[in-house]
Amino acid sequence: MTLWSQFFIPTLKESPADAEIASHKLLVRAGLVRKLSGGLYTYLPLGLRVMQKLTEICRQEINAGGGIELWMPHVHPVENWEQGPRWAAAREIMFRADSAGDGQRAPREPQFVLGPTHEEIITPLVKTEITSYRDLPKNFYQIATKFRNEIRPRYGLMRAREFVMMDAYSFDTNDEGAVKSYFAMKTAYERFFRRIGTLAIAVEADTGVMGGSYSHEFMVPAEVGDDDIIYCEESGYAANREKATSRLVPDGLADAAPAGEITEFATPGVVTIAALEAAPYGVPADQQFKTLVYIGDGKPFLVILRGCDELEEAKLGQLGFGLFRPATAEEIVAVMGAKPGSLGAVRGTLANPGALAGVFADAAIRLIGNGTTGANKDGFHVRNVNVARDLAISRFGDFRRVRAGEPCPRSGQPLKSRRGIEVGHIFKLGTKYSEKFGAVYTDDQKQSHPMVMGCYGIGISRTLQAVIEQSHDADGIVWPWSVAPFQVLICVFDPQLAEASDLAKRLAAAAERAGADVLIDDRTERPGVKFKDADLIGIPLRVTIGGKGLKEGIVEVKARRAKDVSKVPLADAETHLASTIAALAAGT
RNA sequence: CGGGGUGUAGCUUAGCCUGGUAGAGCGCCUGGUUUGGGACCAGGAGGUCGUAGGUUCGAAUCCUAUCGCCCCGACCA
Repeated sequence: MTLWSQFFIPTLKESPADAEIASHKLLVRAGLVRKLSGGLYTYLPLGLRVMQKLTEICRQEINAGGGIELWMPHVHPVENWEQGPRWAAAREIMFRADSAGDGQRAPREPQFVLGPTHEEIITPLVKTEITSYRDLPKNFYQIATKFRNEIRPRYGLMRAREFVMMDAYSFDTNDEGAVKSYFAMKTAYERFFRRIGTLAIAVEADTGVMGGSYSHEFMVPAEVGDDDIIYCEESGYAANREKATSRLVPDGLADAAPAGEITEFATPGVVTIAALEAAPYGVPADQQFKTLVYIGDGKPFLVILRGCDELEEAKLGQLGFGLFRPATAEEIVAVMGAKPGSLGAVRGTLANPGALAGVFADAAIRLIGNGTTGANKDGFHVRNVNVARDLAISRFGDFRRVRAGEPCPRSGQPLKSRRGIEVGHIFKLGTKYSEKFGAVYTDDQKQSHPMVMGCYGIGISRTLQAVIEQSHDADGIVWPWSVAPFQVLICVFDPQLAEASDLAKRLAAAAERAGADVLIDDRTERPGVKFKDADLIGIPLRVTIGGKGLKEGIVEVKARRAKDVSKVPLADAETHLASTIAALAAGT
């Protein structure tokens, strides 16, 4: 049992000025963390206890899912990253660490970086240690600090520069095994989030800079989340908006027949979709072809969308470019011969088709059939443009951003959308890293093959905050039993009375025998202060020992979640406490 | 990195527009009265007003630069 007066729980009456969202305010007010600098936090004793509980539950479930725990360095030789497949993209977020004394010399490439994740470390390790199919599959993990120089740290622990993550890496002999490892981890994640009493739903996700073939994100639904989840209750479909699709284009849609000859018409000063919709032109946005210019690995390419649709930039990842970005106005003029607003992809109007790395069309433009687009000549557009006949399309794909209300790809019912916090992610990586690092094994036919990998992450510190975001009220945090820093709080109003403090110790011992972590509020504070602090730090079960109750021969027992207080006769207090603890522990 | 905001005591802040030498609440220390939902009284400590320049007789206040922090965008667990 821990005595509050001997512990350290610096609670605040007022919210810190730099906190915006409820969970961030409560993290600070309840004395869980303190900020050192943007995205850098000290975990105070109470916050650390929650981290330790989350870590232990995570460890148990990953172990149960086949994970083998190890510990890797946080300082990485830069060579590992240079050798890996994503140095160009990843270096932006990495902290550099130079050798001692190098600060005085001329700037140059760093010799070390602080690890943002560990594919580049684990894969070379496995390469040297595992060479036979007999030693596979393996799934290694650690629960450790990660460093990412986030451009914009946000919302306390939600997006921090230094944070705690469980990261796991699976190695299999073939695709089938990798899928098995993947789903074993998915199951472990589901068990983890259930055990910590937090709703996190698995959604289909974009693979981003990690690469790989497919992935799921675990999302805690919350208004303050950074991600949009597109979902359908009917079919159970759920995806990150970056990845989500809809059945907007019916299967087997026939190409529209040409409606007439292409006709150029003057549109002086018209450079937006909206301007072309307006009088005197009156072309609805869903009848316009929008042409965007991007630069992929140095070469320009075009993306064609309906005028009413928006590009979902993450979906360009499927095109296979290492790096891509929107073209600048100057680059657009150079390649297209016209300024943005008058662009199109009609054959014959393209100034320099050979310079393009491709013309990628969103499938939804087939719904237009015949429409209007820019003439690649400032101040002119063309109408009667037929998708099949006239556009220089090299490939169709899904590039548009899905909106709520569109038909679900599975059920056809309207899709819904909500915000979520990404607390976990699982990737099926394939052989991207194993090939790069030469992590190969020999099979029973003496043949050599690259290992098939998966990688998996749970943001432990972010989860800590997501739990609070999901479980709080106007008075403070409402901890789920399994992750509460303490599970029972014994509030003693007159700690100087031997009768009261002896009773507190006796009940605390009983609660501990029942398996609970106990905090005794033995401070010489007024009752109001103690009640407010109790609600703020959110301990699931509160036992109050006060003069009023002692006269009646009772103690008061109240669950943080509940409104009502039960008065328990002293004689029954220990058994009542034990059974209540058992019920709460089973409930989570 | 682009856009917007902000920096005054440990915390929350007033004062800034219209320059005249910094005020409150909480917290802290001392004493007293209180004691079931953030008590009250009396006394006290604590601030180079983010930093550096400039304007001025005089700068928290006006100007310039710079740094930190917060919010919106691109990125992520």
